Amino acid sequence: MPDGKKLRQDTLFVTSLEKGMLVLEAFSEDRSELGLSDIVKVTGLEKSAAQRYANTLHELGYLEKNAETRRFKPSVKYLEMAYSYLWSDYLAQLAMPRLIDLSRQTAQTINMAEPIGTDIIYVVRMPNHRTNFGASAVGRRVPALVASSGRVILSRKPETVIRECVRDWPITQYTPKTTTDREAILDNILMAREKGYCLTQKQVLPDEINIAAAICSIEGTPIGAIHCSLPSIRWTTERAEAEIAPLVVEAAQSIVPSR
Amino acid sequence: MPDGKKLRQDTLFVTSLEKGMLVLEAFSEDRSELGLSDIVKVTGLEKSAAQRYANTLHELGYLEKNAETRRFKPSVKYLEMAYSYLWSDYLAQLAMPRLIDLSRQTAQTINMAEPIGTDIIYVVRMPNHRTNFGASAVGRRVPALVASSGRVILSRKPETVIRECVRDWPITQYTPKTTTDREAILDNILMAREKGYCLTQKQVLPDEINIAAAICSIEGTPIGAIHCSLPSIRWTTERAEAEIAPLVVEAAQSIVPSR
DNA sequence: TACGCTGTATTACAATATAATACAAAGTGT
DNA sequence: ACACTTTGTATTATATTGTAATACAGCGTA
Repeated sequence: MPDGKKLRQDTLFVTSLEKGMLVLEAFSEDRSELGLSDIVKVTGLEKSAAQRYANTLHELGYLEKNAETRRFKPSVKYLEMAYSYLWSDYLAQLAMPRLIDLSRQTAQTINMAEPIGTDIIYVVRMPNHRTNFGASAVGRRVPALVASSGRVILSRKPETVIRECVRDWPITQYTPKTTTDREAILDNILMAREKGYCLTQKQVLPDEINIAAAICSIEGTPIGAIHCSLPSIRWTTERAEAEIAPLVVEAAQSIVPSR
Repeated sequence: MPDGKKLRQDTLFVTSLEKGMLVLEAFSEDRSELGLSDIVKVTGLEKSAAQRYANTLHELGYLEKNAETRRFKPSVKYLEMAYSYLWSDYLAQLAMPRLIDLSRQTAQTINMAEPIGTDIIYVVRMPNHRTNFGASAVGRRVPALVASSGRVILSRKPETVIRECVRDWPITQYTPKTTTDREAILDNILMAREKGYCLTQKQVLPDEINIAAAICSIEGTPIGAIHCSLPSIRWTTERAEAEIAPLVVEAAQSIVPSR
């Protein structure tokens, strides 16, 4: 019985658009260039459907087509969408000046993240030391339980909620040192709850120390986080906590969204 | 006679997808939150069409809907697309480490732009002083003739091409000081051609000096530009040319795409 | 209280996307 | 150089799907 979904997917739901978006989404970090048959595999569409949708997106300027290899890849229109988004993100606009200041003060890598389901997504990135490319690109998603930003956001929620999330939310192992022990993660979050910032090491990248602090609404709901990445070659956790943490916390607290 | 367009928009072109993308694109810098009737106005779609497409995009997670105001706005999915794009942009990946270095060396705002039609688009942004929000958001498009990056990219093309573009391409007046005199722009570009970098003042933002240098492929085709923004309160053009220009040029030249 | 405006819901109809298929072109391995 | 597989392109008859029209509801305005 195809119910639940099908019911609301009636006349108000345009399935053609869904398929088109499926093709748009087929391109990602590890799938940056796809041929028609790749699109078929990734999306699960029929060959002829994939053909029509890819073709349409190409004509609309969303996909570039290499005439030789006949493979598609995202066009710069993908980036323009980010620009549109950012103007609709009140928090990003509010935070930007503070992030710039913090970046200058610390001379270190500063990021701002927002929660999205069980992940966090990086909305602003200001790299200050060489790192993995993914770590300096906007729009990256990382499981909240792995990222210091995710953890510090959680730390501001009721303890029962924290325990639920730590129990149920997904974890991806990014480095050999990524913590998969949920008890340890819970401890780290509860520690963050006390200290007002979250300290992690080598969770997403092998050689980084991260310090994150939550941005909260007037009511105290966590709605984002600032985090600072330090190369662990040159920093100890002690120095990080002494020198960087207060600045990150201060910056985060200075951002108080009024809506 | 509806020809040209209609001809190729045959069975390979899915018009429903086009309409959907029209709704996606309806949101922008100055249109960050739209109600259904706004969407109708912006896209030119029928009311019921706008309804169905907006609804579909909402269900797919691209548009958020404020339950009270019933207005839509872009979701964070717009940002995720940027991430997908960046991984497909070889130049961005290649340039990133050099941009980070340059940002540290100069302690100033560094950007990377790529040409797109008659515009340039900012692909990487590393703000180092407080500025207009739009100036620190990725994905912004600016007419090539106005931006120092656009001009320096042009400066590396054959002179006949330069003259054509300077004559025909659009200009947007961003500040009272934005040059609309095409002769002056041509001079500036030819100057850039000699010096190897382009210097502009107050073209896009009222209080900024910009210095840009082109990134070229092995064959010498300009494919992008690095540009440095300086607050004109604290910088003179002389100092900028003496201290900053050489670094920007060096960084740009050190980036040589092998494909 | 009546009126315009905006968003929601439903329907009968035909325009549009569809799947199948055939062909061409480019890789792949022997 | 060969047959063979894989991948992309083009075409068509069919019905599935999007369509426009319309009616209704909710909200703010006069």
